[in-house]
Amino acid sequence: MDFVTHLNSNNIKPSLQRIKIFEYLYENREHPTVDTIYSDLVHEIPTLSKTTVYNTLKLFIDNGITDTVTIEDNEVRYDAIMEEHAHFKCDDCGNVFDVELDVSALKFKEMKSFKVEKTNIYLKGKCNKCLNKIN
Amino acid sequence: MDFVTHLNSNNIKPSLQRIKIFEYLYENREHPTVDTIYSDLVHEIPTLSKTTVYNTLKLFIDNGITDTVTIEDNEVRYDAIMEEHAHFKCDDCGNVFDVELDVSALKFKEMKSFKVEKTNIYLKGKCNKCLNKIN
DNA sequence: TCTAAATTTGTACTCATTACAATTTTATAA
DNA sequence: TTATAAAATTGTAATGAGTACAAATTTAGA
Repeated sequence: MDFVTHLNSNNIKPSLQRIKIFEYLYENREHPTVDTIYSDLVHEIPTLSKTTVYNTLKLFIDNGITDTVTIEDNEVRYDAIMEEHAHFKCDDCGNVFDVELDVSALKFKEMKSFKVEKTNIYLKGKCNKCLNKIN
Repeated sequence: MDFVTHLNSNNIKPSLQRIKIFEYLYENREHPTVDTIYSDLVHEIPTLSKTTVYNTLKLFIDNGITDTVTIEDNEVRYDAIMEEHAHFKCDDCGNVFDVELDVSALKFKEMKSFKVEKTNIYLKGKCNKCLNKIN
């Protein structure tokens, strides 16, 4: 994945901050929050401001190269993987995992009254690691 | 639906505030926010405090008679219908509708690594009313 | 090199939610 | 019924994520 090209082809001028933030999202698939992104990247870009992280993520979302993931009320997470997939959050460790799924299999009744443009599926429960952990 | 009995059988002492808030949730199926609940009920219970609405909803959730609905990052909505169903939010009018669905039809790959306890499905798009509206 | 536009940054602000202490209500026992 | 303790409600203050906005910096083009 060439990040500069990817940004350019989505009408986003590839500044250092934008490249680094997108790269971070793409490499760190655990759906980080703004705080995580900021805390990790400020070491690489010491002048980085949290406002820039917010601005940049908003820009990414508006231009369709990032999505928000809101499983929990109180935390917004970000995801650079735009292919259709679901998310699983473990109640125990709090990690969020990607889950492949076949949305077309979803059978809705009365769906004729709506034009669905986007489907978000959030699963919660326990991941294997936490299930096998001795408490 | 006898609200007092329902609260009692879920270990919630049925105070006036609790009865009214649950009744409101059960009758108003548009998944209201805390503000809507408060604004509407304060006319009936003039001493009502917003803190009580928050406390009471938390109590309902902890005792399993209410769920949160978080389609959008910035608004938490509440739902007293605990039967499995999905939610559809219209981008245009902002209304949230219940959608019946058959979750068992969902085919996940690699699901063996997780123990799923809860499935939330959020749809977005345009409702029929907004689609047919002349702009 | 100069100038204008775009981007980044820091600070101040807003607003939903929570913490907490005071008040009020409810339940229990003398 | 009255006294007392426990539970519930309330109001105010505090927290913290996100946004507005203006200043500073960087970039691009003439």
